[in-house]
Amino acid sequence: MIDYTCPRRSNLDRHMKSHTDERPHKCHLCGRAFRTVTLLRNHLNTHTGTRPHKCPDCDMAFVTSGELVRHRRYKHTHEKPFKCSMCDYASVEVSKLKRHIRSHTGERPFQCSLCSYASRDTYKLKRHMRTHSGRTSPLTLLGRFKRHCLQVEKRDLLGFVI
DNA sequence: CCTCCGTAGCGCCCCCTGCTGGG
DNA sequence: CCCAGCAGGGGGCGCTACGGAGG
Repeated sequence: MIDYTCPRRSNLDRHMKSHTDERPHKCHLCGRAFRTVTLLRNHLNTHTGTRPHKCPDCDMAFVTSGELVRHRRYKHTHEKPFKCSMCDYASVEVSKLKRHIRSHTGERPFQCSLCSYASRDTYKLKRHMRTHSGRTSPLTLLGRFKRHCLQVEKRDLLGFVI
């Protein structure tokens, strides 16, 4: 149990609601319900495609201000606030740093239910599961084809030089 | 009280790369 | 030797949840 304190009664009232299942703000398009009108508005924007937060440096736009800040760090400011204490790696998002740290610790929290394989991140496990279903995704195949073309190109180029 | 903003967190997907085993 | 399959490391975005604080 984490103690929550705040300077305002109104914020405490709001916080107390987070302990209930109360979600009075319902989306009329999909039926999903939210605690606050702001969350509902953001959600509705994902239905309508409304993206109020425009990037000043490119054509991208986002539903929330936080997404815009993150985008600008990735693409424009290159600010990486989360530094690895064991190497020079730094990242825009703390979740990426956590994923990176697992490559130092060797931790593999995501266990395959069908074999002994365990992954350091959720998506790698999901990708691995395709090997059990016998399905290779079209995107993987596209990647293979691109690499194949590059290999052929490189080979032809070397052949030409030699 | 309403609302905006910043932050945290989980998820999804992609790219590039190295390794490996079979043809 | 070549190539396809697979896993590792990392970049980027989608979306929800929550708390601080200004109006």
